[in-house]
Formats: sequence, structure tokens, C-alpha cells
Amino acid sequence: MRAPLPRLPTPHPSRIPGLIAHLGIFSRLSEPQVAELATDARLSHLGRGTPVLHRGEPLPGLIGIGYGLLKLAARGVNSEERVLRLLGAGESFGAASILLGRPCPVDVVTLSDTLLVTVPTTRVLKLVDLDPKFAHRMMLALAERNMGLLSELATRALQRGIQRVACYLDSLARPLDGSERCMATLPVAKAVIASRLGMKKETLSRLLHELAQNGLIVVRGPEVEILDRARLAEIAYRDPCSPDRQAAGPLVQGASTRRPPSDPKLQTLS
Amino acid sequence: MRAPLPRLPTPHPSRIPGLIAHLGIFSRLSEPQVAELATDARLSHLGRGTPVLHRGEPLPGLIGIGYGLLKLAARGVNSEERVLRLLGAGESFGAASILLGRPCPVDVVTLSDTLLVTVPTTRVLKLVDLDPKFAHRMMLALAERNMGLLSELATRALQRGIQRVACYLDSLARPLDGSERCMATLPVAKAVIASRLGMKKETLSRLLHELAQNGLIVVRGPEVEILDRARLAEIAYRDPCSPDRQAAGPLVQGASTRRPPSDPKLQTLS
DNA sequence: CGGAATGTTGATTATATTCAACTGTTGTGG
DNA sequence: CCACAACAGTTGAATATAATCAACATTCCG
Repeated sequence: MRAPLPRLPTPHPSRIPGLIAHLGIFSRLSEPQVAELATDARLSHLGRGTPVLHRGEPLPGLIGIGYGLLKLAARGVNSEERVLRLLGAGESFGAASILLGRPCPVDVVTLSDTLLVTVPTTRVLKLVDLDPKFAHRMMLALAERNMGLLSELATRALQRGIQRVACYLDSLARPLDGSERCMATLPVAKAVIASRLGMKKETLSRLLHELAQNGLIVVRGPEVEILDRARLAEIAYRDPCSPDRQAAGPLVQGASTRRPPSDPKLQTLS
Repeated sequence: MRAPLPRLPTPHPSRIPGLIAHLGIFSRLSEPQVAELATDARLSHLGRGTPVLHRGEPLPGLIGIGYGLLKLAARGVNSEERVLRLLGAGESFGAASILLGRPCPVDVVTLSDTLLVTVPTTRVLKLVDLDPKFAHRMMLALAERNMGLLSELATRALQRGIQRVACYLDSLARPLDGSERCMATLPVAKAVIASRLGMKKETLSRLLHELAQNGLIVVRGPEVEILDRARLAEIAYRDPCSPDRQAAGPLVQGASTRRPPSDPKLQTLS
């Protein structure tokens, strides 16, 4: 936390409809529908590290991101926190809570300069009631999050730290001009990513080091060069109990050859 | 797994509408609506330990439980599995998957003699399209599961094993005539409960023993007598890093006094 | 430059898993 | 009814995995 909490100048409100229309959850709405959502909507331009909501507070509405980054985190009784989700531009949160009239279940904090749009609860509920197509899309969005949360739980339960790291890097990989190599840029501080992956920053540091020592990646600050994506994916999806293929160092031990039936990849910023 | 997979005699199909109407998700439907859902629906009476679906298989429809118990579990590449959810009579699963047209994301197995009703996907989708009220309830049900999954993730991330055990016992506690004491009956085998709580059966055994040694509970097979519910809840919700209140043995170490802001209790059979 | 935030590294400790042996329970068939 | 096999649960020792604590290095910014 930081002391002064700078509330930055807010952009021109006339941009609200455009921002709303670019949120995934409000895409495909008609222009008048967007306009109606926009009548009440508020913009907030927040500096990095600003708390947006605390757990237990009432949600003013559905909150979308124009630009910037948010983290949603659960907090223990003292101060330990676990990042549950990272959100970027075009994404939103709070749908489930406002539909049920529940308070915010997580702490929400900006991770960079961020522009938020808040569409008041009543407008969203009205839209759900009046537009069956919107209600349907909302239902599908909730179902999608459901599947995502489920796979998150499964990932946590079944994968070791190093597998989650490998998985995450694989999900960030962008092809580089050179055929084999890829790049991955860590979108936020390593401590945040560590928390998102269910570990401490020290552990993440060690695991990245271990991957580097084995020639899979090269770490330069937030830029990670992926030298051997195939082998990285193999680690990510390997059965940690299967026998060694080649004694290749201290890198876990197993090396099964098949991918798992489903796709437990961590999503970028999800 | 067991070899013969007895497919037990199925009850009279005339009971299908009654069973459907008793499922939470289909409550409040009109009689003709239930009748229409029932036209295609199939009953299956399965013996204990019968696999219902494997991960990746297509879902025939929404599956509800007339009586019995199901476990939904994620499976690693080899054979290690983690129980994600336990379902009892009146509950159902598969809603999110069939809405999105996705295959079953988990392994489903009966834990006792169980009667299942399968309502075909097309009937459910049709109902969603034709009855806005049902669509709305479905949306709320998905939102509710969302919150549940989120709190599950938070629980896993922030609570120690012994806290999850204490929490679970607290959630099972039924008042006993004697004022202070309560009873909790473990609904399924300890190994299954352990997996549901994110640990191995050996660990659960040791943690129960530890609670017993400290005079909080008495374990007699699946029956757990809760001697001091207040202290149990204190363990469940305590900050594991706060200083000791009284050096009371090997039971974690902390003893903060307040409950957490929200309610991270594990639900019975959820 | 100085200072805060961020990241790394080593030593130690906490928590839970694994493996193995053993006990108790339950249901079944002789 | 008993013997037996399959299952369920317990316990101990060794091990794996990650957290914690502390010191230090690096980067980012004003």
C-alpha cells in the first residue's frame, strides 16, 4: 500500500459508450443499449497500486477495464494475500456478485495506471431482464468462468510449482522470427505472478533459475526467452511420477511423453 | 475400481417427473415444463463405485441425483486424482458444460447406490430459450457456483490442512442435546474426504488425531463428536502466524481471536 | 545520487507426501 | 459360523516441496 492514493484526472466522459462497447461482456449490444448503460456509468482513472475495492464492500456495479491492469486477490486474516486473477483491458469483473446482490468477494487493486468504467448494478439487471440475448450471453460468460475456475482448481491440485511455471510461460509464449525460439514477457511484477501461480516470489525465482539451468529458458528481467518450447511443454504436462527419460539434472524427475486429455493451461492474465 | 460394474434394476420410469421436479435447478417449473423435460429423460440406477463419465466424454445432458452420492474428480496423467466436489440428492451437474457444448471436464463416479436422471441437452437448451424465468434462475445458479468455486480457491490458497479439517467438521456439526457438544458424521470414506480437502488420507488421519489429542473432538469411525465447537472454529479461522495464546501443544501455533470478514466455510457435500 | 521497490540467494523450517507395515472392519462364500 | 479376501484406516520413518527468514544485489525513479 502507498500513502497518498493519487486520483488522476479522468478522461472525457463522452468516451464512455466507446469504452463500454469494447468490453467483452457488452459486445454486440445495440447502440441505444450501450447509450443507456452509459447514462449512469462512471469513469475512474486510478494510479498504480490504488485499492479499488476491499472484500466485503458493496459493488457499485459491473466494473470494466478501459486500459491498465487489475489484480483480484484473497486476503488472509493478517496480511498474506493470494492473487486469484489478473485482468487487462476489455475484461470486467463483478457480474456474479451483482447478479446475486453479494458484496465484493475479493480485494481489487490496480497494478498500473488504469481506467475503469463502472456500470451501475441496476442498469445491468435491467438489461438482463429486457434483452434475452444479453441474458444468454451473460449466462454463457458465467458458464465459461465456471469452467475456468474449475480448471484452476484442478491445476492447483495436480500440478507442482515447476509445472505451473512452465505452463504459464508456455501460455505467454509469442513466436520469435527465429523458428524454434519464443519470447514471453511477464506482464506484472514477479511477486504478483508468483502469487498468481500459488507460490512465493523466492520460489518462483528458484524455479525460473532451474528452468534456465536446464537450458529451457533465458531470463532477462521481465523478458523470458524460451529456447525449447517443446521441452517446456513436456515439463508442464508431464506426469511427475513417471520414470526418467534421461537423467537431465535436478529438474523434477519424470518425463512422460503424452499431453493430458484436457487443456489445463494457465491463461494469460486470467 | 471394481470388476463387474453391476447395472442395477432401474425404478419405474413414471417417477421421472417427480425426480426432475425435486432437483434444485428445476424447482419452480410448471408441470407441463417438467413433463416436457421428462419425455427424453433417462434414469440410471448405479451401484457404488460405478464410473458415470470420464473427463473428455460428451455430456448426454444435465445430470441430477435422485438419491445417492457422486464425486467429481480431476485426474492427473497417471492415476492420482483429486476430488473437486461431492454431490448428493437433489443436486445436479453439467449445466456449464452443456450450455457451452463442452465435454465433461471431470471424472464422475458414484460413491454409493445412486439414482441419476439425465435430462438431454437439447431439452435444457430449449427451456433456457423459451422460459426467461428459467434462464434467469440458471444464470443465478451459475453465478452461485462461481462464488463457491472462488471461495474454494481462496480456501485452498490461504488455509492450512488443519484449518480446512476444522472448517469442514464445523460445517458438518449438528447440535447434540447436550448443550456444548455436537456431532458430525463423515458422509463418505475418509480417503475421499481427505482428497476433497486437498490432502492424503494419511494426513487427514494425523490431523484428526491432533485435534483429538487437544480435546477438541473424539473420533469413532465416521462419527466425530465435537467437544468444543468454539475452539474448533477458532482454529478454522485463525491467523496461523499470530502469537500463541497458550502453549497448548503441537496444534499449529497461533490463536487470533476474530473470525475473518467473509465466510470461507467448506460446505457439506459441495 | 539516494532511496524505495524489486529480485536473488542461502540456510533453515514447516507442511504434507510417499512408502511400508500393520490393524481393524466388512462382506462373502465355503 | 468361520475363514478369508478386499477394503478402510492408522502409524512411523524418510522424503519432497515450498515457506520463511535474512542478507544481499539490482532496477527503477525522483
